[in-house]
Amino acid sequence: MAKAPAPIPTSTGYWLLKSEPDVFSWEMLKAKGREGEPWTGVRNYLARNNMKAMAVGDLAFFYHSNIGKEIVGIARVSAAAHPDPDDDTGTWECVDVIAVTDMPKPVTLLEVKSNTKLAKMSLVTSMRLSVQPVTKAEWAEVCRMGGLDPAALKVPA
DNA sequence: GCCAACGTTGGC
DNA sequence: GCCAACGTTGGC
Repeated sequence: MAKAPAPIPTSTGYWLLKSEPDVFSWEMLKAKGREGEPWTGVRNYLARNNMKAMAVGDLAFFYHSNIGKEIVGIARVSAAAHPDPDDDTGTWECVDVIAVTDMPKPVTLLEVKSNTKLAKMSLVTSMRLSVQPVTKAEWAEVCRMGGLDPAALKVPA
């Protein structure tokens, strides 16, 4: 007996990716278009484990550290974790990501820290973690702050 | 440029 | 397996 039709794949996980914009910026990811970019260079076990927990279609905030210190866009996971080509040891992995949309209004670290609803967000509590999980409630709140309706986010196939 | 936070390394 | 030393990150 067939079960109910499988739901249309949708984002099950929300994340935040940090990048120093003078090394790899949101503009550079956008320039990659549908080709996307392997998120290489993560050398932290917790960050790696977060990447291993990502599914294709998951969405991630793109945060600029050091310069800007703001969430500037939304990316989508286009390939699940696979070995980091820059790593010889077989220890480290990366996912591939594609730019989805700009934040109409970038959400600054200051704004995140000032919002009591986001007090438990990893960006506040685990500042140095480069790949962070984001809860659905946090996702919705940051989208709202950035001028995006999360329900209206169209994730390209 | 400073420094706090925190992950990693290595001696024991 | 503990813990001090050290290196790196990243806000300020």
